[in-house]
Amino acid sequence: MKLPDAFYQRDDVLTISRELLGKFLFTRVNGELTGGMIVETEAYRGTEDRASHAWNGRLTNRTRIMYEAGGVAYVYLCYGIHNLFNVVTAAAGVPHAVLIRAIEPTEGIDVQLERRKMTVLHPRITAGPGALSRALGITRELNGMHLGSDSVWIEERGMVIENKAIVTGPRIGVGYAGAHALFPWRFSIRNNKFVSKAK
DNA sequence: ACGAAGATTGGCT
DNA sequence: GCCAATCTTCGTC
Repeated sequence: MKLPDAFYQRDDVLTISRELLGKFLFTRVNGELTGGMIVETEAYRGTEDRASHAWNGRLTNRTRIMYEAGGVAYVYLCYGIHNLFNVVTAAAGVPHAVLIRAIEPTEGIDVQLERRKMTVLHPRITAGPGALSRALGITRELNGMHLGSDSVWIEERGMVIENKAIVTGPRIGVGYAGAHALFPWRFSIRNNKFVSKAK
């Protein structure tokens, strides 16, 4: 079943980031159903986090969506090429968010292969935030969409991820954040082949 | 109005 | 391992 808004609207984005592991992300784009199990996430803790787009209370046209009540999508363009998908969390006015960095495909794998221009299934297909967005057809058109909508949603399917099966470590690609880059706010499922590799 | 930098990826050496 | 691709965003002039 789809996660209720109450799941997203809690204040502890680290807990939410951890609990999103083992949940299932789906999209229906152009009538094609695709999705998979979330295996890697990163928490971005609003105004107090130098790595966050909302650091120091930054409120711009792009980050506006982060200040909405939890349970909507924040999709933005990175490096002019990649659409990165985030889950907005916490109460309205608190711009916390979780970046979904990797999934293990389960639904519509043929469509995902086609979108990624691949012929055989390889972890590269959805290992990394830009890659998974491409596989699931996620673009900025989904920005602001409610996560219970018919276009994009997250489901609980009874998957249990033990604490000892979770790896934590520093977030990827946020060197500009100084000391905050070292916070262990990246979460992934131990030994899962679809977790992205840090460069 | 201008320009630097970016929550990345894939191809080439 | 290195580097180009590609274009929006945001700080500064």
